[in-house]
Amino acid sequence: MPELPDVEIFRRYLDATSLHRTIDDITLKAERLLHDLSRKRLTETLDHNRFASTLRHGKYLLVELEKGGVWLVLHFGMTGSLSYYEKRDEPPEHTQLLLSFTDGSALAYISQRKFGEIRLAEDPESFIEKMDLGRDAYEPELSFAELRDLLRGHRAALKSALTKQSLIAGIGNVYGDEILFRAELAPKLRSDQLSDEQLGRLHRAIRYVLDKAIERKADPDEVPRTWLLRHRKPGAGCPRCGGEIAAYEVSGRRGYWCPKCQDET
DNA sequence: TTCCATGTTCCGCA
DNA sequence: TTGCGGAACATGGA
Repeated sequence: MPELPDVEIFRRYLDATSLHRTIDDITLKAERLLHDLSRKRLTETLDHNRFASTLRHGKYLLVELEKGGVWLVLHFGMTGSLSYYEKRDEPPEHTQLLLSFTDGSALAYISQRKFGEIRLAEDPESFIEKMDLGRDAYEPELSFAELRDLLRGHRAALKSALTKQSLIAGIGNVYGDEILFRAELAPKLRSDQLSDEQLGRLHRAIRYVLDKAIERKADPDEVPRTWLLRHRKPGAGCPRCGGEIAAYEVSGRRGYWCPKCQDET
């Protein structure tokens, strides 16, 4: 599930549970999550340090550390999440990084499929630049004109443009489909051929869908029944027109749409 | 048993 | 050179 709304919920969760606690034990299980970082450097950086603040950009969660002028960066891949718990309990299944605090509580980074990333960054700005991330999709400042300019420079299918992290950061397969459904635009439309009217619908849909998903804690069972998310299988009834939801494929990725509701031109 | 899954990266081709 | 599509990655559930 970890797209922008999920990561925003993780960020708020970390804020509510784990700030300003002293880390005194670091247990790393899956070394492959570290990429270009060594286990030693991660441990030395976190040991007896504390989380000071958090920030999210796209699907990345950045956590500022009190000492060292460094940020811990987490990406959740396809199956990652966070869980804070009292240490007398067993760590959750598939815990890949366990940070224990001096008061006996702990924060677990969980990832079943180990597709996530654990990194260190000097500061958010240079990290965003280094990773070539586009504007965060949830920023209220992402204007209509800016969105139009971004999409006009892209010739591929709208769906692939919308989920391209170097263009706009944070939208993935599921919420990409949801935004297109809301905006009544076909996923295979070419992103440089939208009218201003269509772009306006898309711009409003991005804001609406992300806002509402966050409000519902990014819980798929809590989003409105009128959303496509609740009907992601071929042949399901479209909650808007009653027609049939269909599967499609763009860039090797399967998605869902309503051919009756969503403009193909 | 086979297929599929919300993530990104990397390779080959136009 | 750049952008795009598809395979690969690890693991488990339907």
